Amino acid sequence: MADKAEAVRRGIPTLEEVATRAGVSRATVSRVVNGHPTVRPEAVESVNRAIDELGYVPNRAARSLASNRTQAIALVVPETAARIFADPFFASVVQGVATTLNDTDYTLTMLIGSENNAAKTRRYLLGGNVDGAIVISHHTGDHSYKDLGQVLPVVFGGRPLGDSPGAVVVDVDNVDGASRAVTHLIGRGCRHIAAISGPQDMRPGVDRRLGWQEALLMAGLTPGPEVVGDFSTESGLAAARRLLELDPTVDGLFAANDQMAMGALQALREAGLHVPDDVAVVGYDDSFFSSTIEPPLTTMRQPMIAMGSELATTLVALIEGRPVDPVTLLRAKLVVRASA
Amino acid sequence: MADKAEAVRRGIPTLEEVATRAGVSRATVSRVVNGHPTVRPEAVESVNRAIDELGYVPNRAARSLASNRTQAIALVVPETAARIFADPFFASVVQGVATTLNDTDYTLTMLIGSENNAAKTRRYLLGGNVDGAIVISHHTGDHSYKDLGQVLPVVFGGRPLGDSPGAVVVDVDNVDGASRAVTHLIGRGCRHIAAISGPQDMRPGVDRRLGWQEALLMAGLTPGPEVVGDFSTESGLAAARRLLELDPTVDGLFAANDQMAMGALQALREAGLHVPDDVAVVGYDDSFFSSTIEPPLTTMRQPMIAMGSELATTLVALIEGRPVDPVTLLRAKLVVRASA
DNA sequence: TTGTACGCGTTATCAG
DNA sequence: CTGATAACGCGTACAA
Repeated sequence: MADKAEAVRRGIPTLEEVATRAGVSRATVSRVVNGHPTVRPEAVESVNRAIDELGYVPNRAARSLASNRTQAIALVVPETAARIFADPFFASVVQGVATTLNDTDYTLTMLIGSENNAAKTRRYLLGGNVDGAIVISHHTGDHSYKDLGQVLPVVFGGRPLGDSPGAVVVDVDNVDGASRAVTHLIGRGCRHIAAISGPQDMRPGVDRRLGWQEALLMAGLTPGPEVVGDFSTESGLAAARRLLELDPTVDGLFAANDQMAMGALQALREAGLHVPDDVAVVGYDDSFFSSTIEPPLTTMRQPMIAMGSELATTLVALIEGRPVDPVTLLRAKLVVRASA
Repeated sequence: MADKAEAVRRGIPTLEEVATRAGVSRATVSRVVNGHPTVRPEAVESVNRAIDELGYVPNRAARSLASNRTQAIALVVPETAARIFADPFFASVVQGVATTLNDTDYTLTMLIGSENNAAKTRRYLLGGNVDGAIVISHHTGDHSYKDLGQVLPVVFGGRPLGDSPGAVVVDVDNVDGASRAVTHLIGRGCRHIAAISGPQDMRPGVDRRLGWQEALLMAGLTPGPEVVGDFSTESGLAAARRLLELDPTVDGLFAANDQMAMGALQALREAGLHVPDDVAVVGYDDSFFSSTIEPPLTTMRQPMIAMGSELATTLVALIEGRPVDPVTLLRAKLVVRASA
């Protein structure tokens, strides 16, 4: 106890000091520390004791220099998401990555990839400062770092629209999620199910639209009217009004995100329609306001922490040369509240 | 252009290669790289050109090993806040720290200080892996890392209740914030201002209570009734009911956080009282739901990004031996909405 | 199974 | 102002 405290106070001992204390060579200590198998048990014992008594901690820099590995991985967050953390999306992913990495020997260094330092970021990544990188790109098809994967182990969070050749990706399954959302509507008895889709130049936009169609198809129903919005509340409001004009018999509505669903709720209220009795509504994302609006919104929640976790384990596997799925898709979770 | 790309492809060149190409010694290159003043201009020129042509990037590990500095700082987030990032508080602080550090030569490594790895975290911090650390502790008086400051440059985000000797701290000024919130109520014409306080074993709890009293005192008003809650919505609901019993003439209400304010809103509604006409309500924190509830809540917004930023610059100053204020207090911002 | 010796890329000391 | 050269702490062929 006292010894250890003392050791710390004096500064971290070196591998060499451990060696002399254990009565072996530095090489042997190194072997023990790195779990090399070919060491006599007694030696292992003696070394470990010395390590304990001295409070030895390997010097990261020296180790990195000698082994040419860093035991560090970078989390790159494109500035496009400056508001990043305001967005629970990113916040949760970061949390997932951080906690998962905490159980490994890897260290997490955060990089905000802003305009003025994009080059700096690249240099950092390529400069041998990390063993690999996680790049999370929001809905936007940001591919500033697309080519990075050829030089450094990289795992991407979220897929851009165009398929990236040979890139390792972890993403949420928007097709499946939307499909299940709509299936919930069907299960509720809805037969005329309309959609407010998202922009068709973003992956989630097209995928969720696909899911809507897919579910309807599988149930043998014909898709109701569809209007494309831009993920904003206003567009949702406008879209819902238009939808009601197009087909007054609509009894179910799938909105590609909660913002638009919220707008739609207002339109339905204006039209004197009751939710969910006249029209059932389901959104997507489980945004922060979704549980507090009237009526509370049924929606799909994205497994963001799990995504972070998956990103981390996948990257570590990649770095360590273990086989890795090129694409991992995560399932969203249906959250049933009052609107459907 | 092509040279540079080629250089990258071949792997990062070493300082030595730059030296031979520039026709000087490694020592000189090192001096130039580190902005050492005593180098002949022509030499500087020549070295810089070589660096540029070769696409040289200093090796972090080697530099760290030789200089005994890491150019890295740790951000320690106690697991107590496992939900951490769900909490916009932490998310924004992290963002502030990350972006600010991005403009320096320091790297940010994130540590989640969980139970099972508290020792590991300490070892990491003490093991010479970072030049300094930022420890953010939420409302809770977590002082697991209180003593760290004596061994390593550390800046704390948020003050524990008991004063920490010699610790460098950045915090929000809750007394001032609460005072200004109440002053807003007074300015609105309220004369019987009650309070729903937070737990008195947390710093924000006592400080906000203090601010409430202070503002009243300065305005020559006598404090209305007070009930202590636990920062939950339910406690706010109960507290407000009790308050109304204690003094039906209350025309202003200060809640120590938005959760409790939200509960209070419900109690007032039940009592048939109109907000803000009968009773004006102001909360604290500007929680995510505060703008969407009915009526939208007037509240104090904490400058969390600024706090992160301040934490970063303070730590860097500390590390580099520049003078530093032991305590930095940040002002909250009054956000006026419909409730007051 | 263990030890020797060299190298990793920089910084820093000290002559020159 | 500049150039040798010795650390820095560790990994690892190679030899024993």
